[in-house]
Amino acid sequence: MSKFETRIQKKNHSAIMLAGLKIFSQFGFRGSTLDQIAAESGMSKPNILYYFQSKDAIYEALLAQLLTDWLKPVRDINPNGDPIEELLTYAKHKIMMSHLYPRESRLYANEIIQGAPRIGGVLKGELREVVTTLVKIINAWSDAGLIRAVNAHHLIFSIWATTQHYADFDVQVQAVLGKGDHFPDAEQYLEDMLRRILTV
Amino acid sequence: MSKFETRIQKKNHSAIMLAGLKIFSQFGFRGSTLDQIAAESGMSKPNILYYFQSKDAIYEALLAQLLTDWLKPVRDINPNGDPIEELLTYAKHKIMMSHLYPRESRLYANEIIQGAPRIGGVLKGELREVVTTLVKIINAWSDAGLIRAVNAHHLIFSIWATTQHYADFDVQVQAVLGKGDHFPDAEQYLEDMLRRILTV
DNA sequence: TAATATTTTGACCAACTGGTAAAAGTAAGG
DNA sequence: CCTTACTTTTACCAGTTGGTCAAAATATTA
Repeated sequence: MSKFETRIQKKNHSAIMLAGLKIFSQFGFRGSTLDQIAAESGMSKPNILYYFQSKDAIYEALLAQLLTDWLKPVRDINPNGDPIEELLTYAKHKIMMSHLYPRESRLYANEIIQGAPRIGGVLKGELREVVTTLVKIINAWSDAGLIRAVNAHHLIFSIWATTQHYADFDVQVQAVLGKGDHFPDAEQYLEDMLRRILTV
Repeated sequence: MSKFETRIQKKNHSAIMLAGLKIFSQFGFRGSTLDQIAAESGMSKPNILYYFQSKDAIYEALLAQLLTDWLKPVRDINPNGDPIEELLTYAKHKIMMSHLYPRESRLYANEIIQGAPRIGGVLKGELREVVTTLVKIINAWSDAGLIRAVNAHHLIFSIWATTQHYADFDVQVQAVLGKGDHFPDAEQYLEDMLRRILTV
């Protein structure tokens, strides 16, 4: 598989990815059609299939890129840093991602809710491995008395759940709070929550 | 619209609802087909359309029932009860629902992620109203010094997010923790989290 | 049991689905 | 300017989709 080089290839490739992200994140894989992606990207359907082998290929390219971006900040957590600040930085990063890239979050949520038929392997492999490492770090911190003793797995899940909620359930948040930017308040609540849980 | 009376009608009606729940919760509205629901319910497609006017009608019946069950426990929160116990009871109820009825949770999640095209009105109406009432109760509690001062809206969101996470992201949880029942641990973590946040 | 009402089915349809083939159009290099 | 390689489109296809219709099968009632 050769890398795309020309400007046209680069432009169209990313145009399709962008359109695919928008459509797939809204309707899920099975609910999305190539015609929608074609319309969204301003290209014809056969032209899209000139750049991607299939509908599947677009979706999988999106998921692959997403997972990379997703796991990096977990790996960046420093075992030798200040525990609460490290976890707070991670949580704030996640909520910022929900703010700036809600569609990526929704794409992932759609895939997971539907049973992760395409990334089950990555979940049981890379994701699990990364989480296991982080759990060990957190447990070492609490063993050293730097944070309270907590169930590290569920701490991580609660960070994921609360941060991604603001992207995935945005419509609900907006319906309850009214239109506007609620991320500053959400971040503040999250910080308060984590400090309370983690402070000895 | 007359109520269904005969045993056959009752049986088939609920068989379709059950099959619809299973299919819609997994694939979302657009990703689900009447053929799938027919196969799942063991009925023929035309027979399904004898009981429900359309695919839409099944989906909407499911959502309507869901929203009723969803809002009731929020309304049941007692302003005169012990604040922390009231909220803890609600949170435990929610996590139990995620445990026993994950498909209902996923059906709802699918609908919300996709922009709530069919229940936007209910969100801005009934749901918002119920939340506003609960927020006032929580604020009264913290004004009375019974719980810490917290952002009530985001407290509610965090309860929703963390509890529903175990239904909606079940595959991910299982991938990380291995197969098994992780709800006892989840509940314990949630209780600890809420007590920490709410205790003065 | 005969007449009636309800339930179920098989055959069908137009619109849409992901995807293909070949030809037409366009860009780049000599 | 002409050749070559790349890009885009038009026309198309077989399978699937939600939904219809009339007839057949079954249940209910008089």
